Amino acid sequence: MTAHSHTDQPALTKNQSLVYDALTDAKAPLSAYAILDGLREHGIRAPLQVYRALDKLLELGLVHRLESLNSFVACSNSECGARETMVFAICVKCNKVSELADDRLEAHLGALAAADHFTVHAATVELRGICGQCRSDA
Amino acid sequence: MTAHSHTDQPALTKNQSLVYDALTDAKAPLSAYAILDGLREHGIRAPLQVYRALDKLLELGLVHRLESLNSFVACSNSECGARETMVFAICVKCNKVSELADDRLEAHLGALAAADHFTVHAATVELRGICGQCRSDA
DNA sequence: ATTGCATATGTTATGGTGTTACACAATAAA
DNA sequence: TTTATTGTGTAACACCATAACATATGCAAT
Ligand SMILES: [Zn+2]
Ligand SMILES: [Zn+2]
Ligand SMILES: [Zn+2]
Ligand SMILES: [Zn+2]
Repeated sequence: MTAHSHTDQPALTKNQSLVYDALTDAKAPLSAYAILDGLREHGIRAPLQVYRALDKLLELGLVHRLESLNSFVACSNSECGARETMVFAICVKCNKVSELADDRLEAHLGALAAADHFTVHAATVELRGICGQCRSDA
Repeated sequence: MTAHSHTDQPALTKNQSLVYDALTDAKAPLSAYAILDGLREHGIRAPLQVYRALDKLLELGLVHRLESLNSFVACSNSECGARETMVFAICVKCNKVSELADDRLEAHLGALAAADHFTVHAATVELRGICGQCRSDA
């Protein structure tokens, strides 16, 4: 598996920028169709225009897909490029997502899998719970 | 979050048994629609019949949903009832899934989240890679 | 037995998510 | 200019999941 660096990215195309900006402006994960709806006034009319932009942004490591939500977020952790496995903490109350890094998690999961003779290529780790802000408010 | 025991389950209904048996017989995760197709000869005709059975089986802890595949597997680990977080190792070559338990993983993820003032209620951990059998075959 | 309640079922229609196929445009080598 | 690569636009389709409504079944408590 290859870790990607966020430096020296090629300039994004128009559609890619529109989608990326939509995600960076959002305070919560967006589905592809939510992105589509938000960009209709900017000329985006079909799902494929969004999905193609997302594919590229995912490949560049600029956005991530949250499997448990069928949604996407902009990368928000500078350590992300140096790691293979990031953890997403999803608040069920306000829908905010924190992208967390952990030095030992990858080794931990790799060792667990190795005990079953399994070689890990990629990991999805998504936590559901309550964020600090929402816990304070409660 | 509540851990469930697999003992003393209520008897499954007809549809629940059909769906559960389909999953236990399968060698790989099944989508709801794949289950539906396999059960048409047994009188299952609509997606809801499958989804309702799956909801109950999920609640009983007899099956699990794999978020990254939009698919379902029968529980295959006896330690599952005693834990909140299980790990699914999905072979990208043969599609087999191993359900792994780890005593320390839950604490590990909890601590990582706590550093961000996040309280974990549930975790999704899905690994993609190559199983031992497929590695031997290669 | 009758009533009442909770759970399960059957069916239709609808909505949300993601891809295939094909045509065309822009960009960058060669 | 020719060629190859990448990006774009559109329509149609396939897959995943739920809403709404009607009916049936099992199991109390009277
Ligand atoms: Zn990231
Ligand atoms: Zn929150
Ligand atoms: Zn299990
Ligand atoms: Zn395999």
